[in-house]
Amino acid sequence: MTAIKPERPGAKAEPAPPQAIKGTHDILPGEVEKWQALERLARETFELYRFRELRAPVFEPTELFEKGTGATSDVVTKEMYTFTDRGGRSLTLRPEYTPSVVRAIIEHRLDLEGAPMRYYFMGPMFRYDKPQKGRYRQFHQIDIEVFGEKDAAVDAEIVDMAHALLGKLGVTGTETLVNSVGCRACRPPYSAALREAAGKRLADLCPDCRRKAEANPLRIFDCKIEACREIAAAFPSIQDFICRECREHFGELLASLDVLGIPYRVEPRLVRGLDYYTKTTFEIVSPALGAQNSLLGGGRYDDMMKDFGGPDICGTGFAMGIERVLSVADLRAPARRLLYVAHLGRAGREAGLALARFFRGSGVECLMEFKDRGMKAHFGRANKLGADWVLIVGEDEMAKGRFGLKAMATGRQADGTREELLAVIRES
RNA sequence: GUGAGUGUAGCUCAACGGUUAGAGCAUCGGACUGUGGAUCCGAAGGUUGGGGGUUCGAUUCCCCUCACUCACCCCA
Repeated sequence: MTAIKPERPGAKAEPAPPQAIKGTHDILPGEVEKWQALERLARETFELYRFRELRAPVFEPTELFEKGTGATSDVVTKEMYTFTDRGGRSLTLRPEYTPSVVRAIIEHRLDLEGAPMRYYFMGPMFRYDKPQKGRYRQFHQIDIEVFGEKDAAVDAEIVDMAHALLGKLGVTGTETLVNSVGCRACRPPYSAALREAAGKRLADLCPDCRRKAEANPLRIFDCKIEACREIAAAFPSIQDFICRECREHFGELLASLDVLGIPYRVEPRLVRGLDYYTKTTFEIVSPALGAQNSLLGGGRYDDMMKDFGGPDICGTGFAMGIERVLSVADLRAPARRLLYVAHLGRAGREAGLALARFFRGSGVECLMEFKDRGMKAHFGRANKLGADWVLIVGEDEMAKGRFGLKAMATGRQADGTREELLAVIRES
């Protein structure tokens, strides 16, 4: 229910409570710990490869994506959140991250700094799609990009880095697909050959593919209709059309993957949906996922920076879908230990306040709730919260200056000053 | 954008077209006023997603709409 209920005579019209926008989700405590663990492992992994974080704004000029992502891509033509700001500028919530990084490099002339141009980022992306499993309107990506490395070995290295991270996340059973989509020199002849092949089987293709045959025959390979797949399987392979340079590059990619011991499948039908890819494309899929089975996808884009009017520097990278990876990851929340403060009476409450601060200052996670409770209720509450210890602060304790500390798991109770009890906690 | 399925309490689910829409878990209170998990008792919680229609009567049947889920498509 999104609308306000209509006024009815005699009826009290109440506004519907607010709700999250379709395709967006709250990440609540209990779930967010997995996100934090993933983010931590991703940083650790990428920095081992000498990547550094680069944070760009959530919105950019619309033109950035029209030029970068590609004016004919589905993403740009029908999935962007575009709006006009008060200054009359057309802005777009980023649907992907790569154009932002390229923009930032040009803007800050990072290519002149001499530092390795290896960047990572994690954050929300926005696409106006119909939500389903593994597909959301605000979703989150981990994005990595490398610039200025022409060698195919770096393409293999980032695939290796992706595997390193997936391994730490406990993701198993993935498959790595690789392909070369050629460059600007070899792609037009291939498209022409595809168009010709498709033309001969036009009657057997689905209506959608018939349309694609003219518009962009590469996209026929994306069709999931079995009949089209079988027909497309007999189409010419890009491998037969790529130029010598692209062929050598692809050969080096496969050789480097072999060196790194990464199993892969050459998938000539693998065509990434963004317009800018050249040479290497790859995807890591998980059969455990469903229709949206792609965990991450990426490839090389040697022309984007030049096309933006920047230096002629090549790029390669990938984007990983955090929601998708988490749905197949095996992550455990880190163990936490909690001290619950059971206070009795007004004086106990005040003393508890100071004691809680003392323990927190010593690095102990400590919870004090201010509602008046009886001792039994305090213990019930502590038990429910899974507290490891209960600190007892009542009149008896304050008179002695020594407090009770009960270990919930063992039931053992110690008695001592706050420093003594801190030592007990640290020892256990 | 296309198609299919599902919407009942915070959660998981009941209720042949027929009394006041129920249960388990969770929540709150009590038994129990300085020591947890258990048990028992009780309370609160619902315009049955919303709107319209059929009917003496609709949670139930029909239509519209919204949301969720899945698939197509696209992609992360």
